[in-house]
Amino acid sequence: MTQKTAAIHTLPAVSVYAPDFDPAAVFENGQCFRWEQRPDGVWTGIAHGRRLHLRKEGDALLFLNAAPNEVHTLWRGYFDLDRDYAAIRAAFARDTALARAVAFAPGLRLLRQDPWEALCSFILSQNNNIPRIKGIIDRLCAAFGTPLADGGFAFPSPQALADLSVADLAPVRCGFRAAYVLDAARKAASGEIDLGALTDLPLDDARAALQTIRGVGPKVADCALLFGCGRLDCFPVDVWVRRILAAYYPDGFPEALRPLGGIAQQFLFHYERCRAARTKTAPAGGTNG
DNA sequence: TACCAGGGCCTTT
DNA sequence: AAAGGCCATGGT
Repeated sequence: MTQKTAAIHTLPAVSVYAPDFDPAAVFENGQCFRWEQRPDGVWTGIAHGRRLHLRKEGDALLFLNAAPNEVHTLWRGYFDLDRDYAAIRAAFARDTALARAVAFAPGLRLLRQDPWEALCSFILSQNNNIPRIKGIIDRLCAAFGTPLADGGFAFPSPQALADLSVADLAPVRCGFRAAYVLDAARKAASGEIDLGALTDLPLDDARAALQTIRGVGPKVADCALLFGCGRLDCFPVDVWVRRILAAYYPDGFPEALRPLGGIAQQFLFHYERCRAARTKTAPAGGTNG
């Protein structure tokens, strides 16, 4: 038990060439809730039941505590490292608003998260703010997730939650969302909804299946499909995206970009939120770019 | 179609 | 220190 930190330092880092991977943009754009940067600059998080330590060094992404085999079988997919983001950015660059958003954070990427974790996380996100969502998910994992060797916890499976009551979730302090999470867990655990099948189902069928879950409407369903099932044509519309669409796309989002609409939405969402944070204390101007 | 549902972060006073 | 706005919404 005293070897847990030693193991991190004795594993040789696995280096992957990923010039267009910006950890801050990837982890802090609201698509995931279990990653954080330590004071020493290392990014750490838990996904697929594994704890990962990560650092960007120049054009290299350094996996600090993962065996090469794990990097290629698990993390390569999770971080979407095989997708040609240069081509995607080039396609987006022809659109005025998207060009700005891409220039602002060219290293942004979509994670390919676990379907259940994505669904559950975005149920918990509704009418909620990101710092609190993170706290709720931390408490949910600590209470019902499988413990990891380093003291962290895996995201609890649907089976781990399905037989619980709303009262059991009280320590999680997720409010009215508790009943929604439990309904989702029961439908996933029973097989009433096959989360694995959502990746290949016709989009409307996948949406309809998810929206039979209490507390899952169009926005949460599209988040689950985009972030958890790799459905890149899903375009979750929340209050921010609604503002973006009204401001930059009064005639609608370009049809040609719809197949990658989910990635586009992510660039726009990230840019707009960061811009709002910057201009909050400086209301003057705002039209530079 | 409004309004309501936990709760807490964050900004403003 | 206290108050109030604001949440990556959906149900009624």
